[in-house]
Amino acid sequence: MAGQHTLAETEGAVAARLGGLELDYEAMAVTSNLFRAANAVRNHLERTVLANADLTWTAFVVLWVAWIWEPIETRAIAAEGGFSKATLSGVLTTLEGRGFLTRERSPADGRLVLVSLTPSGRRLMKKLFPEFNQEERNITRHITAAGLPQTAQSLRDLIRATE
Amino acid sequence: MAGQHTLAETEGAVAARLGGLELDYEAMAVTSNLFRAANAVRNHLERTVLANADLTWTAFVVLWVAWIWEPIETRAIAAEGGFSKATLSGVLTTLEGRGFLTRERSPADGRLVLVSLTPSGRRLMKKLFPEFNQEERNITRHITAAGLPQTAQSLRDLIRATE
DNA sequence: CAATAATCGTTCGGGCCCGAATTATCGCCA
DNA sequence: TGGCGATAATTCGGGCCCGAACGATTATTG
Repeated sequence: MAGQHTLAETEGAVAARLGGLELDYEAMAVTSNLFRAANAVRNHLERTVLANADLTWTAFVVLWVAWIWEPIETRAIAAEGGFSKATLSGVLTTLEGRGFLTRERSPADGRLVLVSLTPSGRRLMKKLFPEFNQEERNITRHITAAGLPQTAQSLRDLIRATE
Repeated sequence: MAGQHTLAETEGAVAARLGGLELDYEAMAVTSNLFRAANAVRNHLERTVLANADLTWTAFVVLWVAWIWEPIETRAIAAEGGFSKATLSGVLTTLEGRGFLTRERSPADGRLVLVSLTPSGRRLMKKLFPEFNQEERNITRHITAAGLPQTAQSLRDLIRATE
């Protein structure tokens, strides 16, 4: 949200709307930057690395999780990726239709569905993931070496705070 | 993406798939945590503060930006909020239909559209934003005081790195 | 001063996204 | 062993999300 305007300008404008109300501007800055950063990084990766493979961000995450942990239960993919099972169902159908993965009912528990990558899916990830990671490195190298672990830790704190 | 499993487990599994390939695990951890954190915070706020007003995250951001800077051009809202103009058009139609804001063509430049809040929209934000900010404070207070400015700075670095 | 380029917001098509409802299966236990 | 609550994945409806195409307006330029 703090995009075109500086933080000070925004603070001033907010204060003008809310008068003397007590606000936590530091908390505002963190959540605001959190979303702008996540959006910016996502859009950047979708437009560079993922565009070549015609994959959305979520489709890539699903493939990645399944690739690392296959065979994996769908509920585990949803939990690992951070989206709902309803969302996952649609994405799985898309990726299954493109021949990147397969669904099969678990022999041990008929309620569960196990996801595995096809050879085509594994080939794709083996080629794509190194490119993806290289771009991650390009982006994160602008954080100072000292700030990097602190940043990762703060993000984990945020995740834990919402559980 | 590093949800159920520890970072070490994930690293081991990735190494098993990619053999001796050089990967930047620290960069992986940052982007992974960035998305999990953004998703978690967004879902949390949507389910708590925003659910009472029946607002989505994006709708709230649009209202907030318009509230602070009204009258504001639609392109500025999109830039400030970090989403496309196509997305914004739909959200504006939704919010206009609920009577929270109005669109009017700019007298100075017939291509532009100016957005302003209605009295109903201003009432809503005046009530909602303090609650929202209180919840932001609840979430971010789990970051150590020392880590907070560093985190905000790192996030800004990430945003800048993708421009 | 007309043709042309640039810029704006909207629309369109396809895909993601969630909560709620639905269907199928499992585990428990009387 | 049959019923019943718990748990799985899916479907459904409504809304967000983007790039590309489009029509309208403004700016540029020969």
